[in-house]
Amino acid sequence: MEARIEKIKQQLQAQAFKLTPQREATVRVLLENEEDHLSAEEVFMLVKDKFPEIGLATVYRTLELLSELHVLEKMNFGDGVARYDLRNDSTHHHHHHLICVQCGSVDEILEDWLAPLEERLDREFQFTVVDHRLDFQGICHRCREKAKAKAK
Amino acid sequence: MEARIEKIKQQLQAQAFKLTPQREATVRVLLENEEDHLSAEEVFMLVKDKFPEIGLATVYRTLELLSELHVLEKMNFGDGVARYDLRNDSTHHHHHHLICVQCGSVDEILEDWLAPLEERLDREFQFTVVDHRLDFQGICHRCREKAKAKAK
DNA sequence: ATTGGTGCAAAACCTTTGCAGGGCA
DNA sequence: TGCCCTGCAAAGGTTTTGCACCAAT
Repeated sequence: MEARIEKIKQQLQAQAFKLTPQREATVRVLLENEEDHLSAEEVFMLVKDKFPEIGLATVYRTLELLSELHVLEKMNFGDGVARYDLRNDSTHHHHHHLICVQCGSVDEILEDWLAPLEERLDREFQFTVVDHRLDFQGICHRCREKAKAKAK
Repeated sequence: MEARIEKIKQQLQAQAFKLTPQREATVRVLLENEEDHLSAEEVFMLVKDKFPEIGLATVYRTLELLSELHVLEKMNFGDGVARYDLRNDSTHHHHHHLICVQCGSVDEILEDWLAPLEERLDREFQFTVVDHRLDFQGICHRCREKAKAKAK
């Protein structure tokens, strides 16, 4: 945790940005809720618990900044708000997402399943891939279990 | 063209909705610009050329309705507006998109490249896929050609 | 008469921006 | 002092909603 904050601090400083208290509080919230794909508003409310005087605009500016530095990814799942996904710098590509249409949960696949397809795009479509996005909508394993239990 | 309108008319009537002149004009614009992933505003302006008294709210309502009937797909490419993609009912899955980061064009792949991955999700993740979304960002073949020509 | 559909304007919503002030080099 | 950063409020842009009216059953 502290190591990851330190790393982000360095990424900021490398471009002459500071890790202010507000920015650090925001990053901590993101780290503590890494699985959750929070919206700006949700981040704002969580940060406010620890740092009540922060303004919403600051959260937006921080998210925007971290997004530009590729510390996190701005995503859009079609529910009208932007959501943010911390990047594992081990992989420079997006995670794949498993979005449950029943309970709304979003799970992730961290491996890259698309390398063969990207080669094919290059060969057959003369398209040079720099990034990708792969989301599946469906029924997650938890809801599937629940449905099975109920059916008995 | 007329056949496709007729089909959409039937899809509407099956749920007791009418193909009003405004809706028909909207559908025609979508059919005529099928490749273009228009935004609501763009559809509105194109419809207005033929049907000047139409209101923007009607276009939004029509797009929403057609979206619910799965006649078209509401997409979000991250540019702040919803874009609409007419569905080929031959495939009940989305197209895959090739989004050019240089010129902003969006090309489509009509085949489904994900069937093997969906089987794997079912086996390994106990996740039942009902739909998916696959977008690639990169350099399209046109921009790649241009860059090559310039490099000479 | 009832129902669904429309146009207009207002509202709602998320996000960005302008600006005056604050903190730190 | 100069510069980045902040909070607040206002503005911006997209989408939805309320309402009165219209058309067709």
